[in-house]
Amino acid sequence: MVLTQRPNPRRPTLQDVARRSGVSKSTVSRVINDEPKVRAEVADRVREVISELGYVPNQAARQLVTHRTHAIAVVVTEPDNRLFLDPFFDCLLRGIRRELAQHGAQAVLLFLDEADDYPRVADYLGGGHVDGAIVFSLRPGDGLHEMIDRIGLPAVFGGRPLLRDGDRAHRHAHVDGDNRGGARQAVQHLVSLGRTRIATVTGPYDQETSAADRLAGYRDVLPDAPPDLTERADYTRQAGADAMAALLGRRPDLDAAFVASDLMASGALQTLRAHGRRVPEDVAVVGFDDLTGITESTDPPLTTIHQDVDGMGRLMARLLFDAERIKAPATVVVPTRLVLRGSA
Amino acid sequence: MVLTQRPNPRRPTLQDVARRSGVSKSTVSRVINDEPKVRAEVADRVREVISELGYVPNQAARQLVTHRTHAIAVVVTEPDNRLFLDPFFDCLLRGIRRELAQHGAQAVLLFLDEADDYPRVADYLGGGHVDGAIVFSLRPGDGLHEMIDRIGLPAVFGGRPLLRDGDRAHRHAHVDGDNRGGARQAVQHLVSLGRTRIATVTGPYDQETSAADRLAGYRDVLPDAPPDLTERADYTRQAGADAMAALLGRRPDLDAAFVASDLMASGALQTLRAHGRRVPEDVAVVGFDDLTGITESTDPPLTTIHQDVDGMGRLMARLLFDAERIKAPATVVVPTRLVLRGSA
DNA sequence: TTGAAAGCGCTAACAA
DNA sequence: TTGTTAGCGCTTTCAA
Repeated sequence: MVLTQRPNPRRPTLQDVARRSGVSKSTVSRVINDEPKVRAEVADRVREVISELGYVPNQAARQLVTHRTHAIAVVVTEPDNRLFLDPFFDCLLRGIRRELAQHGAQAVLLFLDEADDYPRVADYLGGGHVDGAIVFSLRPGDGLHEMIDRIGLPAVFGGRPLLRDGDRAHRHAHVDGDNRGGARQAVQHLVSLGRTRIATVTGPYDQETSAADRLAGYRDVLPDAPPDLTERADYTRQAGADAMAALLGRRPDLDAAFVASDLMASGALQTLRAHGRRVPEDVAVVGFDDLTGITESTDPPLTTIHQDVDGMGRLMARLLFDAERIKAPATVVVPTRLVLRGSA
Repeated sequence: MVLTQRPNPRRPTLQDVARRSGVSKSTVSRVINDEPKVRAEVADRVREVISELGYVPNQAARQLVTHRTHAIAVVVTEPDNRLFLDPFFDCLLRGIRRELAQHGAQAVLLFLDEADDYPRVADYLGGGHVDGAIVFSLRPGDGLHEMIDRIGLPAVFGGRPLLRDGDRAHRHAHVDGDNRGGARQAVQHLVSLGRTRIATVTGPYDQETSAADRLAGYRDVLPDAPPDLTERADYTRQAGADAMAALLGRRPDLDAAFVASDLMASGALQTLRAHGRRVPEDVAVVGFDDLTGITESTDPPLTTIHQDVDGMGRLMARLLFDAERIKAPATVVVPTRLVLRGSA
């Protein structure tokens, strides 16, 4: 790797600052690190020289002795180009960044998409570039858990760990929304409305724990629901519309639906309207996520399950720092609440 | 900054590997760096020990002597929570990441939003955490140009530099789409269709160079266009719809419009329809950006100006590496082309 | 309050 | 082909 533009070949060092201000390296170091025991005049003089010379401490040298970088990696995968278009993630990341900033740590985002990203990202994380990592969307068996274990990097994971035989994911802290509990709230609400033929449109429950958990919540409340009231989709709007069409085809008598994401719910509402069903009179609908920009603009506005996404982000960051926190790594489940709008 | 989870206190070092495999540190170093002059058996033995011990090289130590991190920062601002929802940026970033990966470099994304992010990001960039930077959305006078200059960090900037008095932005490499040329293509196409009352909906030309340049392109072709055929908007869909309504109010006779972004154009098309105008028969419309997902789904499909966004991303990354490249920093303008669909 | 000296873990001459 | 040695630029005892 040869850069076209050469970095500044000779940057001033601590030594340079020391010489120029007539003190020792130690004293300059103390000034830089705001240590108290330096005479004010000396400190001022040193600071003067620092800005004269445009001195910036070499972090590599510093790291070598302190073992601290003040940087935290946020590792994400961006399947199907979707991540960047996902307001959920946008909000989560914002929460993380703000919390990290409060701790004086720089968030650096790394992408883990293609197969050859793995070794590079692993090298990066293992190489001491960061003090810790917040990791999303691990694929089971991708070895990142193990790798992070081995190098002893402090880490917090997003989402319920999808365990496979032999995985030891539970050794790390995990943060997840209460998908199961939220789904229960949604379905219980529909039950309380007197609905008796409650369908569900699920996410890809064989791939994502959130989808599996939301389905589990539905089944918690309705253990005896007939299978033809369940239709699988993939969290997209179009799939939600199609799934609702399939349900209506099989069960024209359905009178409610728990649709496992707002995006799918907006598709489902459209299908219901196209089929002449009134919402909520004929069919009551509850979504999941409470995404601003979707829930208000559907017709009728979508009743849904709210998650404190920003709070989840902050929590993940805090778990990396907060010394009061869990001794043993644990899974933290962030509560949800039902938000009533027009659709149920 | 105190981490809850302590990093592994004692990680194996080069020395450990050397001792255990009965060779010197130099030999281990050579094996790690794939230098040729090591006997095969020795190298194998060393590699064995490395994986036994789970040794990972300490990058700080390495950096300290090589002055290389194999990481490149991508610095962005995310105004109004919008960036993550922008397919344009998504594509650009993907191009950058892929090109960097080919050079064995890790892309790390940094956010520069709130005021207190500046010093932290500056410290990060100046601290030698990265070998170079790709920087977007600088605010004029934010001092980042100067700072990057001072620390001598190789950098490539996105977008045409918005110069203020005393700025020396032109000392750095810039990459930008051909906004002005693309706008000319759009307007010339409308002229060639025989349209004579060609309006334009602009972006926020007082804030963004892309918007200013697209307006300039319109004026290049129509230097005598009356001012009431120009309406300013802010690149959002709603603003595009409103702007078109304003134009129709002032100039019900307009027979064409160059709308400076696809998103605004989709809003404008809606307004035109609401006002009973047929597109393209009554009013021909050309957009800008060629965003998949918008241009095909409008009614009619949108004729627009295409930019090779992925290519721009790759180019920016390449400029950081390619030794054949410009001696003097320069602004590179990436060409656009007209894509004919139904609206003009 | 300040300075001298050792050492963090690695690479890169230079010798062998 | 391998080992020895001298730093890279900083923090951190320990003495003064």
